[in-house]
Amino acid sequence: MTLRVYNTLTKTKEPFEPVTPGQVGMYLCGPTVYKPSHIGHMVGPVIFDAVKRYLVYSGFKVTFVVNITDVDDKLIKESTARKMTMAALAEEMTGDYQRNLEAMGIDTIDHFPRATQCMGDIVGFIELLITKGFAYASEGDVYFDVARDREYGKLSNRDVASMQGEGGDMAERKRSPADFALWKSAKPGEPSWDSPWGKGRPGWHIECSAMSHKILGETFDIHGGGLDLVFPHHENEIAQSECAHGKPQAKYWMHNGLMQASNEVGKVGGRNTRETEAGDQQAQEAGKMGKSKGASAFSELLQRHAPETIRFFLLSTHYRRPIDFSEARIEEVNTGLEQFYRFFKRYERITGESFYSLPQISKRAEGEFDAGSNPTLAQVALHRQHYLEQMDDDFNTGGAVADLFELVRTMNKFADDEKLEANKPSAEQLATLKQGAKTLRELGGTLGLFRKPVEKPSADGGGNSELADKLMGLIIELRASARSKKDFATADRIREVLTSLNITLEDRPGGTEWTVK
RNA sequence: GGCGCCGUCGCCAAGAGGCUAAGGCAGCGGAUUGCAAAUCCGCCAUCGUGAGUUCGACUCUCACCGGCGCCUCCA
Repeated sequence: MTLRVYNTLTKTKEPFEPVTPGQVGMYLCGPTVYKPSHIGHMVGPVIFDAVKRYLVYSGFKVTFVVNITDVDDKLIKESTARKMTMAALAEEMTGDYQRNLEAMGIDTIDHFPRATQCMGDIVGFIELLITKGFAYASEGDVYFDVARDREYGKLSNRDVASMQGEGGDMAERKRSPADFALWKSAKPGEPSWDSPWGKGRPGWHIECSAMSHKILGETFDIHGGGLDLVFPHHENEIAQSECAHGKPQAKYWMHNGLMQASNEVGKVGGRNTRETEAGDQQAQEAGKMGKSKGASAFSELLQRHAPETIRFFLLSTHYRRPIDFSEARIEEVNTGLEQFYRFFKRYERITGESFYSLPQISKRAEGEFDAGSNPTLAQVALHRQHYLEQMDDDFNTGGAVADLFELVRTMNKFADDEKLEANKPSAEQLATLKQGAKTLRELGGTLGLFRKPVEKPSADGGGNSELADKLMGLIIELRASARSKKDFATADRIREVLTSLNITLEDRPGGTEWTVK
């Protein structure tokens, strides 16, 4: 089995072979930190977090870089509007972004370079491009000379001649409308850095070329980002980096699909429409998600849904597909997820040990096991193998998740058939159950799932849980005594009232369990 | 106008030139249960439309219809 990856550059799936055997350098375009993150900002990090986990699991040593773009026209505009410095705004929003990543359990990122902390590298990079004749200074600005790059357009399959380019007030300083800014001269009052061309700031794309080069070198393995970045951002990055170094910037370009508002056009957090006919402009806008509504802060979303649910939601479809965002969908996915949690509890009831105390297998080879003539384990092995095949095929997380469900079903059936909850399980039965659970933990781990118990985001949780435990213990005791006297009217009355309070009772061989919905 | 993506069960969503077209949610029937809940078993699609290529297509080609993205610093 070999890992295959879809490469936007070649538009095909290719066998994955890193530049340096065994080592992988991976760069993901991070956010421009001018507003709080919304769900769309988490798509890439969650996906590439899973990609890294799977690569590590497959035996690679991975360096994962996510940049922070903390200097940009949008930052200037927003900080001016909020009457604060650009640096303070960037600091605030970077904090928000990183808190969200942390909440989502994304702890695989090794470097978070910030554009403002790499100014020397950026300026040096631009100088190199000028020296090599690929860029020119013009009235304090510096532009990339697109005409000099014969390969320009290869990623997005574009023809330079037909390019419209940026218009606006920079037009007359450029040789060609398709040229893009590497350095922008500062207007009075704007934040700026010194450079050979005067005070100014970097253009949009150069920081990624400079920072990826600084940390990962001239040619690294995976460059990721949202599909919307293919043009112009990644096209321009390729132009800058490859003209500067004379070699490929990245071997594989991976692009994830964008989050879209369900039922509506437009994507979360995106700008509104391009110009359309005046006539249907109205209609179009009406169908679009209100920017504010759909793109609500991610931190708010976290108050309604567990991070693992959001992760599962994002990974339950193939990464290159667009995802329709809707909270109803997230809820639906959560219903499916709960099947796993119920199994974890069941596992604990039977073995007396937490599912989460099982060893977390982090290498593929270590997860292999001999099923012998055990039919349940044979099933487990089969699903494990199928899961890995799915993941090997361009990280098909959507297809892989199906095997996770199959795994749970297999183990539930085993527990049912062998009546593990009613009788004392034998050592052999326990071993089988553990192997199944271990495999589930192993495979889920490659997606960053099932790593630790979920904490429910419910508003009323936490606080008086000790009191609740004691009260429920008493109630369940009273109901049990009623049941033992065949007083089902009382027993059912208790359960009905609890149900109306969103508390579910489950009578099991070992006693009654309660859960809050 | 240019470049590209998508249209699979009620909803979401894998997939693939011939093998039973995964899985989740919802629904129906059954086992289990004092009754439930949970779990298990079973049922539930011929793949937007039309034409072509082929021994054979849902999977390839073309056209059409429908939805979407980028071409203006949005992950």
